[in-house]
Order: sequence, then C-alpha cells, then structure tokens
Amino acid sequence: MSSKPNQRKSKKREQIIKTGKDLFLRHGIKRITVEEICQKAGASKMTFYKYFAGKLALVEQIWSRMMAEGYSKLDEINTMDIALPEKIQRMFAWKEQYTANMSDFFIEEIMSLDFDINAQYNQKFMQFIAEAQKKGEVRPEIRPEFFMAVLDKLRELAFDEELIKKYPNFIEFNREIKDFFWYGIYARPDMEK
Amino acid sequence: MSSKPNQRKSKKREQIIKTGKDLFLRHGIKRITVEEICQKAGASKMTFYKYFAGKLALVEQIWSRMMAEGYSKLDEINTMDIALPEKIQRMFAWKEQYTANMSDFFIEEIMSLDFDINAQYNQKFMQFIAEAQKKGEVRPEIRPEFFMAVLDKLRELAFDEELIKKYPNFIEFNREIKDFFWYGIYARPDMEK
DNA sequence: TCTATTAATACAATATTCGTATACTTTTCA
DNA sequence: TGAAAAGTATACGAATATTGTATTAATAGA
Repeated sequence: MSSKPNQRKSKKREQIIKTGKDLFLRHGIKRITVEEICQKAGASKMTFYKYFAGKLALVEQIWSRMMAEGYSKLDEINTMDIALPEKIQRMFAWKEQYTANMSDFFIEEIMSLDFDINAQYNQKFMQFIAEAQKKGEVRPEIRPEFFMAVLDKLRELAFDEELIKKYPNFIEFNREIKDFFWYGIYARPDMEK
Repeated sequence: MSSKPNQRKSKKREQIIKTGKDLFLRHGIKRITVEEICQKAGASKMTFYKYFAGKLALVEQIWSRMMAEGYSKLDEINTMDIALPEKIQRMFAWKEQYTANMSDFFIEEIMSLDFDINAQYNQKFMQFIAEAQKKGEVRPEIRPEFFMAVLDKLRELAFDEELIKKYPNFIEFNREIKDFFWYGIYARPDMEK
C-alpha cells in the first residue's frame, strides 16, 4: 500500500550520503561532482537521481542530519545543571571539535546557502537564550527579535572577503564573531576565556 | 644582456607556486582551476599564463621542486655512516612525514603523470642501490636494468583499482609495495619493521 | 518467478574552464 | 623622472566537463 518504497532504508542511498558527506567536508561543494560521488559510493548516476533531485538536495540532506546532531547536543548541554558560561564553553568546545575536520571551503559554501534547517536551528537557539534570560543569566531587556537581527547582520560579515583575509581561517573568524556575540550579551564579561 | 628578465624571482610567480602547491596537495589536481589559484594567490590570470603554459606546467614546476627536496634528503641520508636498514628506515620515515599532508587524490594523480623528473629520480635511486650493492648490502647479482623493470611493474599496480580498494588509503597501499620491494631485495629480511 | 532496485550507456542541454586579445594601471629602477 | 617591466581587468570564443534524463539490460530479494 506504500506508494513510496523503503527509500529511507536503501543501502545505496546511505552510501551516497556517507560518501558525499566525506567529500563535501573535505573539499567543499562546488569541487565535487555527482559522478564522483556515485563512483566513490559504488552507485550509478541513475540511482543517485532516484533518491536526490540534484547535488544540492544531497547537500541539504547531509546538512540537515548534521544540524540534527547539533540539536541533540544543544539540548543535552542545555539540560545540564550548570551555569551559562559553562554551557557556552561546552557548546563551543563541541562545535570546535565537530567542525575541526571541515575544510574552510565547505563551511564557507554551506553558509552561503540558506536551507530551512538553518532557520529552525536559529529558533532553537533563540529558545535557549530565552530560557537563559528567564534564569537571569542574560540581560533581560534584549528582545528575541533583536537577537535575530543581530545574528543576521553578523552572518553577513561572513561575506566580507577583506575582513576574512585578516584571519588565518574561517573557523578563527567564526570564533571571533561568536566571542563578540557572547561577550557583548553576557551580563558578566569576566567569564574565563 | 639577459633576454629573459628575472622571471625566476617574480613575487607573483612564487605566490602562484605556493598557492598552487597548497591547493593541489589538499584537493588533487583536476579539482583545482587556474582561476582559483590566481584568485587565492592574488594574481591575475594573465600573469599566470605569462609564467606557466598551463595548469600542468605549474604542477610540473611544483613537483620538480618537491622532487629536488627528495634528492637532497636521499643524498643526506645516503652520506650518513649507518647501515642500509637504518638508511631505509630513515628514508621511509622522512617520506611518510613528507607525504602525510598530501591527499590521496594528489598522489594518485601525480603518479599518473609522467614528468621527466621522475625518471631522474629513478636514476638517482638506482645509484643508491648500486652503491649499496658495492658495499654488499644488497644482493650483488641483481642488475640495474632489472631494478628499473621491477619498479615500472610495481608502479603499474598503482592503477589496479580493485587492488587499491583493499587498502584504507593510497599511502598504505604505497607502503605495501615499498615493503615488498625492500624485503624482497634486502639480504637479511629480518630487519625490524 | 515476479518485482524492486540498480547498472550501463548514450545523449542533448548547460555550465564551466581554458587560454588569448585588448586596453589599461602600477611598480621598478637606471 | 620616465621608460621598461610587471601586473590588472574584462571580455570572449573554443574546448571541456557536468548535468539530468531516456532507454535497455542485469540483478537481488520475497
């Protein structure tokens, strides 16, 4: 009765995702062709297009899964009975480790695409802040809408080529933004670096 | 009186080589475009084509320099007053460290091209063997011509896709070949692994 | 065996990359 | 300073590579 077969469970599909992720993370998106993924994944091109509308659809699937991991981690850390600075530190630590083997190329490219999942993640993040606000860990007068606007603006910085050049890599640059964001927000800027 | 100006000393030229090397090692040759190199090197395409006939010419230049480093190291180790096994071990150690941050892609691609410099390196290597032979460290009945033939045949293995798949990466595979080569050659196969 | 899935190949439509021509600006240094 | 050398920006046709689909055949699981 199921018009769509067990597409989610196809081994080939999983193999394509796995291979694609590996290649994208290492080399970035534009450098990798569908055919290369298929070849390395041991699947034919037809199979690829059966499961994905195109290269970007695959990227979105991969990114979505990665963001899901982010969700879990965010939740996990948020549930912990520790202070905000400690949470933030742990989140950064996790993210740093998580992005350690992503090439700058990939990060830069993925930032320039905007998938729905990103918006969802933002929302999740807003909630996190709102909760911290309720606990009095973040200045209460800041509005969620302002958060969003600031986040957007800061993201725009990611396209300032000249600025980026001043950093050894994109991860460093990203950390700078995050640091500013947090230290500008947090009520006690004396937290350990 | 010099018809060719100081092309060898051009800063842009050096920058292109440096950038190209970095990108090629990380991602392999076919993935990188001339324009990308130029952009990252801060040079215009015209400048690129002024100094290099094309992408492959740049690759050859880069590879040539790397091989030159290999020469020096080979010489340096060979001059040392140590036994052959120790020399071999040091050469391997150096090569491993040297190739550690080369992507498999680059290694695979560079092997499939045959630049003159490779032949020269082979010759150098033959000399090294010949000397070891004189000292009685390698079986004396093996002829240089045989060395060459064996080397060629072993290199052909590098195109056996099926075989390569059995190894975690190209470097591992390479080590297997080298190990076979040496242990098959060396008079005392009991040398430490 | 029947049905799903996958493969192999060829293909037109597109997109990308190459390498050069042209006209221009900046650097170098005698 | 001013001529020579080095480099830039842009545009472009030609060559190549990539995409996504159609077709036909092979293969594996229930």
